[in-house]
Amino acid sequence: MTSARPTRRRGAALDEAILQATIEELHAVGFRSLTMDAVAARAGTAKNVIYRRWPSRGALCVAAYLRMLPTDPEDAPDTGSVRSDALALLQRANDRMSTPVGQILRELVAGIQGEPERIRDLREQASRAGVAVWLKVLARAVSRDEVDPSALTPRVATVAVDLLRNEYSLNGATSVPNAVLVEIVDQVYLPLLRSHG
Amino acid sequence: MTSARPTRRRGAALDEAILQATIEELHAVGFRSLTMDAVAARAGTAKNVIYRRWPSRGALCVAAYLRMLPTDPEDAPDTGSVRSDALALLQRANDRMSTPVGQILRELVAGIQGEPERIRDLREQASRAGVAVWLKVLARAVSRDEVDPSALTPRVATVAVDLLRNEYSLNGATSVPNAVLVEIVDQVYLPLLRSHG
DNA sequence: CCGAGTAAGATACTGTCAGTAGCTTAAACG
DNA sequence: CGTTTAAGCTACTGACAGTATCTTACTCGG
Repeated sequence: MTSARPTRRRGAALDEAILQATIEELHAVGFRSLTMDAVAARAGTAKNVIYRRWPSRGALCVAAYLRMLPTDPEDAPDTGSVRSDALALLQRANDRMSTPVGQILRELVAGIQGEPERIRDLREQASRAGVAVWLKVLARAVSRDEVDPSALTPRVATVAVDLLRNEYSLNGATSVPNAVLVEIVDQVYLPLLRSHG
Repeated sequence: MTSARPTRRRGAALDEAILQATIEELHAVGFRSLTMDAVAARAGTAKNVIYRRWPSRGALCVAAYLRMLPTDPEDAPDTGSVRSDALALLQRANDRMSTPVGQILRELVAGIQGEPERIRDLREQASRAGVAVWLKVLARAVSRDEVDPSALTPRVATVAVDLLRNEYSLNGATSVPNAVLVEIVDQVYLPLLRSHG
């Protein structure tokens, strides 16, 4: 790919090519093993060109990661009961986290400690949308009189997925079994909701 | 320290000196910035001597970290109500996590991804005792008829501290404000316990 | 159409650090 | 007292982030 490039790319086009190469490289080897040389080679450019645009390996990879996320807001499940709605959301989250992309996110979070700038970049995207979906599911449950309005706080709404995230941070890499999701919902989330009101 | 050592240390004595030097170095610069050269220098020995004992930087630091933890089982608070017991435990956990040692633990967890061996070493210690304390507090609450026995499961018992851990994994380094602890207890933990029974 | 400025591209370098290798020498042990 | 083991020393390798320098292509204003 390095050979025989017709024209010399500039500006946004080059930005794009580098981010694309970074995404491919992240998928191929993950963040931990990603090297700037490899990205430069894949993009058919040189390292210093990359450093003119992003200050560090972490910054580049966070930018690339954010670029690979779906931009359209996710739809909240509407199955008719909080239990199955919550389970559906939790399973979706679990699927995402056990995906290669989920793995990349965890490597990224682990790897950019000490770059608070990057952490902020990541966090604002990471699950701001997530809160909304849970609140939406709860709002419907409230309108069904399944749940008391006092449960409509971010803290309460996201308890289930917060606990799931905790499982991942303890266990490292592997996927969380479905039984654990059910446990979280039946032993914690539903009892908690029931007690509100 | 390297100069004028009377005798050449061997076996357990040398192990001990290296671990001690590692602990000091962890306190001084943290895991991320800890170098094997620095440990060797501080211990007054050579790098290959260390590598004869521990296979990697991660392994050495995990061993040193485990060595610096208190070994005596922690006492469960007994204030007369679940609320203040839980708050006390949560504050204690928060204090520990915002300590330099807590910071070291987080750097360690972040840094040894990809060494599952080490993760296992860490995890078995990390909070096995923690579960017991929460169960103990809950058991007392049960005997006071504050809480139903069905809440006496690890999953339910540790919800509060699991949520706290989640705060840390999102926020990176800083300490969690007390208001958040109170929120976790009052909005989540107590309602959850109340609903059991 | 042309010349100045800008940024891409190529290459080579620095500095840091994990982990390794080989030798010398002190000490433990029979 | 001689053999074996491991400590201590020094130097090396290889990987990689980040930097510097120079050449060369493209852009754009005039």
